[in-house]
Amino acid sequence: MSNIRVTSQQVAQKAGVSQSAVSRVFTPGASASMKTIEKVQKAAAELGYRPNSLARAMVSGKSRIIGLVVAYLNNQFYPEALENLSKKLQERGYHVLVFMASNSSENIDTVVEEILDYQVDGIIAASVSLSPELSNKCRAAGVPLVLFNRAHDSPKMSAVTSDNYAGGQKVAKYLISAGYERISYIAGWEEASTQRDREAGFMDTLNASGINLFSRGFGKFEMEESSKATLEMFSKPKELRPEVVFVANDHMALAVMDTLRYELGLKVPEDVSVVGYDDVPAAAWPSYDLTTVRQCSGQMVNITIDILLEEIESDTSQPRIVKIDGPLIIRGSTRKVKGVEYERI
Amino acid sequence: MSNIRVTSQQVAQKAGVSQSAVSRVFTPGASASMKTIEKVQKAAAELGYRPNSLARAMVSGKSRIIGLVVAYLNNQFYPEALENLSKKLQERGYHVLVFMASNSSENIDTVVEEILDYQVDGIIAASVSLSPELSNKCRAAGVPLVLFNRAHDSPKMSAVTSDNYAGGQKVAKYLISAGYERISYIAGWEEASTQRDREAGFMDTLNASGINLFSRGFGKFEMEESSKATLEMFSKPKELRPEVVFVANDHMALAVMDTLRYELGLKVPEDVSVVGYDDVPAAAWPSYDLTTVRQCSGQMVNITIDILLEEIESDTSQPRIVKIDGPLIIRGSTRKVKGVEYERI
DNA sequence: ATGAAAGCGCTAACAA
DNA sequence: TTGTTAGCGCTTTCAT
Repeated sequence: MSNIRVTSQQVAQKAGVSQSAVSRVFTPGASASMKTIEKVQKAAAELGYRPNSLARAMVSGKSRIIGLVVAYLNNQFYPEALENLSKKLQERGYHVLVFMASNSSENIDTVVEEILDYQVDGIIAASVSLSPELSNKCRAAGVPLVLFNRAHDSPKMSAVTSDNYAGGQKVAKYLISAGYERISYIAGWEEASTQRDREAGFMDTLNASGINLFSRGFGKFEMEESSKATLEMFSKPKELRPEVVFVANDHMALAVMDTLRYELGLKVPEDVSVVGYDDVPAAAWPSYDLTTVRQCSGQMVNITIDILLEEIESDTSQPRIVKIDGPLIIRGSTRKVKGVEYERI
Repeated sequence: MSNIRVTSQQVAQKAGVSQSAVSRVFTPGASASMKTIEKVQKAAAELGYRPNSLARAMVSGKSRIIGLVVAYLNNQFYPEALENLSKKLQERGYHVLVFMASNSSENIDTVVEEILDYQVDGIIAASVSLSPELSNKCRAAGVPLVLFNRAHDSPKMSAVTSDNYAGGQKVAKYLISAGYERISYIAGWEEASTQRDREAGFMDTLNASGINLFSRGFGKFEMEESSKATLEMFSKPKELRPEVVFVANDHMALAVMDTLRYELGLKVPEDVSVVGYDDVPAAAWPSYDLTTVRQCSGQMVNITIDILLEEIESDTSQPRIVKIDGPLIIRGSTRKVKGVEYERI
């Protein structure tokens, strides 16, 4: 029966071969005769031997561990991405070491240092912004880094996002063509590139049509804050309230809808319309039926992994900035428009 | 400036001390003179040195990595737990290596083997059942294992759950005292201990009061399935429909409510009441306002970590089975009952 | 308190 | 194809 921590040495002894022969049998791409392979596999099976990943990592310099930094797991977008990320990396022989980070920069600093200590082969930073120094540190350590769902200025670092600017534009165009007039916006955390880009696309398109934003609230990507922002935005006579609110992400938009309906007694979309961003699972739940811009999470994850593994496995690859287009999903939280055709799914 | 992968050797050289001196400075509980400490720290800072966790793990036999096996990240209960687990382990100097598992046993087998390969110090299995052989394997490897949110028969393995049986009882008592008569149940995945225990507590209490279950549906812990089960359960004349449905977890209960309201046009709680289990964040959202039994996620996580780290750090600790009591949270998805006092929060 | 030396379990270069 | 050997970067005796 298997004992605690069987080593290749013990297998070698039992199989009557050298320790390196055992190593070869378990190393993909190494060569050994059929006879050796059989002997070793038999001995290994009897002993319950499996190679020690850490020892392998030490000598090969490849840990097959990917460090994942993530901040908000309460926003449904992230668990879904994490699940996907982890599954797909597993399929490719990697595993995910998770690091929860707040968005305070000192915290992130610590966290990235810790990640590096584990000799990870690569890092995925989801929904957190890294300072240039930090990303330099990763590069200095030879550890590729991909930003997931956050863009940045430097072209030295790979990043995968949805096309947030275009997404914001789509929402604006739709609202304009649907004939909305009093159009408001509830912002996410102001430092986030997603927040900025969505708003920029939205505003630019609005302004190009000569429309001014009716009002703007601060949601900070949190439900509580968005709820407050909503109350404030609607604590006015009817004609001073917006007809439609574009909310920087679905997570907040759900809270906005609940606040409108259950605290303000308004009907969506009859009294006021709501648009979100992300297309998280809950956006499709009948209670919300939220019009939103889809971030193709699966696709974003695939590309993130492709970029990261390419950077890990080849040394000549350049950083890539990828923006993935996502469709506007029109659902019941906004008015129907006749004669206008939008992307639908 | 920092270079790629600085070693203790290089620091030693720069500081003019031996490599072991450097090691001592970075090893908690080792001793060195003030002078050495200063020299080493200075050199280390200049070089940007940090100890290699993997090398440390190899020689010390402690990786400070905890393997986490998890299956359903779409059920809001788990992301919350994962976030907590990860944060708190980080605070105690551990990190989480994530393994996504389907509930197919072959998959779990593979996954646990892989975990063991990483020389993890301990394993937390969340929402997955491990075969006795598998848990034996972990014990043989000297790796402590704690089941999170799953119970089991063997007393050789630690497990932390809410008191699901008592929770089921609470729901039954409440429904009885509220005067409900046609009481139905929608089950989760039948193999899961949570499903079984909740139902057992519920049924035992119902039966003790001479009440028979009105009907039973199969939700498998999935929204889609629960929705189907609901349609089936209500595809009957009014008097053959239940007055209240107890659903084995909130995740399904949300889908049940949506189906009742938006596919069947029924009002909750006027036409039919719904009770869930877990108290996930969405249960408290005004759209659902779901009566449910709270699983104190934070507390469950704390205890899980305590048990696991104790088993890791002391060799004499015994497996512990902990059931944490959770209150019934009465919200708007069920009728109000006068004169009956329940735990509330 | 400190340095030298022995490994942790493995892969890879080198001989044979 | 195989065994021998030299490390990967570190902690931990063991002398001094």
